[in-house]
Amino acid sequence: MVRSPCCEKVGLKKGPWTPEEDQKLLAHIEKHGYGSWRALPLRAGLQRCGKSCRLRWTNYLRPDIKRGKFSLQEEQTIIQLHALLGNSKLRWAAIATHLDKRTDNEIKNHWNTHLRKRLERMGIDPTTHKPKNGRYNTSKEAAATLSHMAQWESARLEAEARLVRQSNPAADNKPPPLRSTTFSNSSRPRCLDVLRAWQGLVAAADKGSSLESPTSILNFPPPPAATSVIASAHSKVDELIMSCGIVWSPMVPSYEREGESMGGGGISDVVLGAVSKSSGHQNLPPPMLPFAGDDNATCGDVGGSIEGESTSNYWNGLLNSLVDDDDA
DNA sequence: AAAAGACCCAACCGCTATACA
DNA sequence: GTGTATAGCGGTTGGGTCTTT
Repeated sequence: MVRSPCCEKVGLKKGPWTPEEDQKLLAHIEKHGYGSWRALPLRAGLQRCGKSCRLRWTNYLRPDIKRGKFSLQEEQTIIQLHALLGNSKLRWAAIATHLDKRTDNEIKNHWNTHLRKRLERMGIDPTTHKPKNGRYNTSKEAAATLSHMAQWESARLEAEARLVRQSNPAADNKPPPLRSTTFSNSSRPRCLDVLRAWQGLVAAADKGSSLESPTSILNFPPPPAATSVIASAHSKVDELIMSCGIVWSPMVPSYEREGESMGGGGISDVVLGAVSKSSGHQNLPPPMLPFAGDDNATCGDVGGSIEGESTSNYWNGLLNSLVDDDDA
């Protein structure tokens, strides 16, 4: 199939938008709403192609866009999710769902121009989030886990897209959402809170760490208090997944480790795989996170061993580095 | 002060997915 | 089932700005 161009390129303006053009576009959208992008430039009196107008609105003019410096919290979220999603499709869109009022384009730019370089300077491979000198875990299991998690995130996004479509019946005359994967806080589906659940698990693990072991609970059966927290978190994550209507096992291949099938678990099994030996959910390793300060530090071994610093310590250290980097 | 290089980010390109006639 | 329009997405670029020499 030969695709026709989205617009006649001859005579159309390209490059930076002028304030006058922005004003025309804004005025037109205020009056008529957005949509029908192909016809919009003519109606709005703009010498631009529809796609250019759509991108200008989506990435810049939309009133619900936050501009300016990224907060540390936002940067932490980006790095965490980038580690989780790797090169999976839709990763920038997925990350954007966790950052209120930020566009995927802005996040992508911030990653490419700031965060990636900072990680490189810290000796961390920004693609794999592993240390370049091999200080941290480079196991196949960890890499496979990242891929595993990325597959899950892709499946989740597909489910979200379906939900969005189903919740926008044709009877609704409002224009469709600008980006199906962008939600305000109030409209964000529950399943998008998996990151929060994951952070809760990390906190739970760290809490256990402080209770029992100078290194981590993950080497030992957690103390009763930590077990309770973990069990609670485990069911919470399962609940989140169930609320999304995502069927985990049939949608992703089984996880293989040294010839042993590791499949069949829910996402919480993935998350909690190494968190608790006594919880009965240790089928899969958690996402690999590099740990600072210990040449032998590992995270993500099946069977549950995290040595060295806790995960939150890792993130705190990383963020401190980012702050230091900014100050430098 | 001026030139050169580095940095930043808005905007574009090309592709795929989806909706619809 | 097919073709077309539109939307969404990641990768890349170009030019303005900042920093260094």
